[in-house]
Amino acid sequence: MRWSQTFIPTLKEVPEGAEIPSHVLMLRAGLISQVMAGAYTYLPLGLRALRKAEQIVREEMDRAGAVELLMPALTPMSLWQRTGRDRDFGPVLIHFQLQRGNRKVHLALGPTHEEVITDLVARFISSYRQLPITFYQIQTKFRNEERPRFGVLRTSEFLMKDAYSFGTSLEQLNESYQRMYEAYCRIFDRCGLEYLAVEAESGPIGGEASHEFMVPAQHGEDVLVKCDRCSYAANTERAARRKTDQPPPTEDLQPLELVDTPGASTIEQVSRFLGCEPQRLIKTLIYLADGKPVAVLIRGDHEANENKIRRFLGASRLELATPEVIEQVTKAPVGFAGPVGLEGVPLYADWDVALVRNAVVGANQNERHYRGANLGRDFLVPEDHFGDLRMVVEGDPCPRCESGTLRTSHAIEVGHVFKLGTKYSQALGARFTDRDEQLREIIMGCYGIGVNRILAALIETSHDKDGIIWPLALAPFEVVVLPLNVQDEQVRQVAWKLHDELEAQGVEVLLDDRDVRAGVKFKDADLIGFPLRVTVGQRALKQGQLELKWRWSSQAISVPVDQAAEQIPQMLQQARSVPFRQLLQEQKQDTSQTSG
RNA sequence: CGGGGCGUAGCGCAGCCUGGCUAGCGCGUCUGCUUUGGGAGCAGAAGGUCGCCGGUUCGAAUCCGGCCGCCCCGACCA
Repeated sequence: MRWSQTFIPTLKEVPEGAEIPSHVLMLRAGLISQVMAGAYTYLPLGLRALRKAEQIVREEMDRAGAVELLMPALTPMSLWQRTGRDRDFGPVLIHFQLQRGNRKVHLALGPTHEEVITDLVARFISSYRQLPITFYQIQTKFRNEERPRFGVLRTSEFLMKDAYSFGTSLEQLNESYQRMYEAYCRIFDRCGLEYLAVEAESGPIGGEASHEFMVPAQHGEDVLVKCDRCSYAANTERAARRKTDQPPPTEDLQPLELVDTPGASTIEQVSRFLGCEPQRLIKTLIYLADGKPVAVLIRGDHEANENKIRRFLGASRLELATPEVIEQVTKAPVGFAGPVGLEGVPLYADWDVALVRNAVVGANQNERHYRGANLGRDFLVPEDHFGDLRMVVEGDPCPRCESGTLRTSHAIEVGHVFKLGTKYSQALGARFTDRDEQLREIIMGCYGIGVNRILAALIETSHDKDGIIWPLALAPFEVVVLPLNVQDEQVRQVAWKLHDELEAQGVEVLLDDRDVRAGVKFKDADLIGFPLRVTVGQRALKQGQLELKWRWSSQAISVPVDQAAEQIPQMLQQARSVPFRQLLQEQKQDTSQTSG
């Protein structure tokens, strides 16, 4: 391909509004162009990279035995109503009415495809002999994101690989899950991403039923928690902590004191008003667990984890109580609930609540709090009502190993594998007849990969001040040939010939045939980040040489003109056999050695 | 949904507070000459509903009101 024949609108300056490296570089390198908030055109180079990521995903899905199909983005609203997900998705689901003749049809753009695929399976699969099976597609999804942001990371239209497994038993589900998990590892390895599979919130099935594939990156939207000693890693929703035998503080007990706190109902307001640290406060949250009110105590500076609370209570649904319920339970307006004298609701507490002495708590009276409240004396929580009920924070002890400490870091979620169970097969009647002639529901799993995010995550974690550093696997072109002066007949001949020879050997090569100054070509090549750059210039040509340079290396390699077409494919082959992260790492060491 | 910022040539910006000639600058584009291994130099040229609608005024990019769009922080995110 010749530069002048394609379309590569690189930008010298950072476009207004682009903040994070992947967004800035994708725009500047001419990979994408914004159409509106949350929707981008993939320009030729961006599309090539996207297609390469897509192809890697496809190959690994096929290898794992999944079968590809393509479902429509347009779906009937009735399908979403049958599973209740029209409600669950709320405004995120893009739906609309269309006029067709004298009637109206209500359609939704698929934000995901559990309903469509399960409906398909319900129609065509009826025997255990047809199972297990895993379907997948690579298709555009639509979600009305409240706030699209960070370039291609969060958009309202995005390319997703979604796979769905169907099986007769938990064993089959676990096998499918494991196969997908391993396929994901191969995919992200091949894409040159440094990733972590972390435990994620798993919903009704429980156990290790869900993993998110996260790429640690400074600008990631998600937060992952990782042990600094062992391999434990989880997302914040899921992350647990170990119970420590920390003794309660020895501070003297103070008398319980009722204080007026006019206008102060939030933790921040109360702590400022009373001049105490938030960790001295205990907040009392009233939840409805399967419809019944419970009170949960959490230290003021901590954040409740509703999933942990739900699991701890053995409830299937948990939601914050409405103001009406709260007033009924506490006999006070929202913001003044407290454990002292609270009757008629079971009381639960996070472990750390036991470590707060002389606490500040709501008084169950309007505009009043208690100071000097103490567990055991002023309120009681049964021993077995204490648990790990809050979000972990940096520095919490690891739940897996004895000595590790939890660390948090930002990350980009690129994939998610999830054991679904029978939620959709139940709602949509996807059943099969078992060997013993019993009608049973099909057990499902679902597995997603954000294809656009693969590119963004790669760029976030592989760039320098000059531009993107692509791995060969994702680069829009593997090789760029730079004839530095296209007016020079010899330069021209050598460059054009090399390009043709490489292309004939199946190398993805771009010839920068523009009549522009050398500097412009170098800058653009670095910005776009082609893995291998071949410079054809008069200087080296005098010695019968060409100059080769890997994007991740600071050193150029000289190669005789007549051997280049033969050597370059070999070099590419060799580079492909080395993990991309290792190439980057080796280069870092090289430069630190030479500069040190 | 709460808070903040921005909208002026293809791109990045100044001008606005304190209204007043023909609305500027850099980059890019086009023409010519020179230059040719890290975003060239000189000379010239084209390119604008100053986001939109309304108001105030002799006069609005500038002041006022409404609307639209974009970005950031927070909330939310099967």
